[in-house]
Amino acid sequence: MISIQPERAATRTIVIMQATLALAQETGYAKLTIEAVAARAGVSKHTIYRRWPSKGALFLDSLLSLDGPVLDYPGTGDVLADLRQQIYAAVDLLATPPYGPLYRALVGEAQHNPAVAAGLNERFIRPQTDKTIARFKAAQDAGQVASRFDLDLVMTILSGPLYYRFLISQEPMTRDYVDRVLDALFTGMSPAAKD
Amino acid sequence: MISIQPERAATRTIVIMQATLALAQETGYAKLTIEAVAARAGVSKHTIYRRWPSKGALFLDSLLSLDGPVLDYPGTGDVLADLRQQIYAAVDLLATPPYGPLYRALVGEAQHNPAVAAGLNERFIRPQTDKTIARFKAAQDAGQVASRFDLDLVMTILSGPLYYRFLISQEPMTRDYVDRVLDALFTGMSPAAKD
DNA sequence: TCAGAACGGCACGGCACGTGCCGTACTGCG
DNA sequence: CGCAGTACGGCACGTGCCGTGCCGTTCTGA
Repeated sequence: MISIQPERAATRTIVIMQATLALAQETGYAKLTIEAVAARAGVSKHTIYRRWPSKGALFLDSLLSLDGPVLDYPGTGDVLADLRQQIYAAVDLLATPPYGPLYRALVGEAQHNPAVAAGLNERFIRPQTDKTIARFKAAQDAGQVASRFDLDLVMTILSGPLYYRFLISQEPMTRDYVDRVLDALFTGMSPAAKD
Repeated sequence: MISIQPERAATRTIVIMQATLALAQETGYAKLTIEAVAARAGVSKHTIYRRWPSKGALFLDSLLSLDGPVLDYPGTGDVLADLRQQIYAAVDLLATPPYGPLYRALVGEAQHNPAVAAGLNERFIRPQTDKTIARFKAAQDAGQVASRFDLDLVMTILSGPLYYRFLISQEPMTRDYVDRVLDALFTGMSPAAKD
């Protein structure tokens, strides 16, 4: 169904998502209600339910409507340097309120709501994964990464430790931590010949 | 406050936790209600609220009252073999209904409820981490792991990729995946001399 | 046998859910 | 310019669950 008043509708959609993010910051996602979003946005509940089937879907759209710029790889020619800068940017973003708590809530919601999990993967995780794999493929061709390294595992092995700290141990995300993880991953666990 | 009727109270506590797990399997954690647990357990709501401050706390206790045995390292003398067996056990457990969905829900709840996050860490993650670090320390002393490898990162780097797959991409947890991750981690990403 | 704690039953006010109805404001077409 | 058609706001409703209060009952150990 195509809207006949596209600008008007689009404006309202944006206002609603902004209200959602504002309230999520103030009260936390868990206490967020559609009623409160409607009131803050100056909109009736119908207008929200007409656009999103659930609180989770609304929140997913609201949060993904933010980012965009920060996530591309610089082109220094050195994988490790590129990688480090990219992960620095991600970690800095998560450390900048209110992104950390909001993203944490989104991932939490994805554990209960399969539609949110699917949307998160398709619209954020997958594109990010594709970029990372492409960058590693180039690095492999340039001899900067072991040729036998399984590219399908890149995202898991690189991001996994970050998500673990972010979601499980819930300790602060620092650049120092990024450095230590990268160092460990590139070196590997096996006793080196030079040891 | 120490209960005067310990056995009676303990019995009811167990019945409530069993009802919680049963209902969580049937309806999913998101739709779980205290009222339904009370009804299933044949107990009044007071009796539940007297023991747990929130649905999350109840669920945490219920789930952690299950495990126990599966989680220790075998003593084969080879770190990699020990590790593989231990992670196999964890992955098998998550693949056995209803553990996967229940644990996923618990971690999801931990993203919204700091008390649940703290309890999960103290009572499950931290002990598990200590065991893993101890096993790696022994391996390091035996020269099976690089001496310069940062032991504080062991849990993050080993478990991170597993949690990433479990929570983010939400693909099946298989032994093959475990093998590939372990292989990559021990080898490292740097181009090997033998390449 | 008795005191005291824990309990079940019942009820309550409060809140947010999701939906229905109706009158109104807006837009593009004839 | 007037007329669809659509999206909207306001209001209201029934429902489900929340967390708590009261009161009478059951169980336990001294």
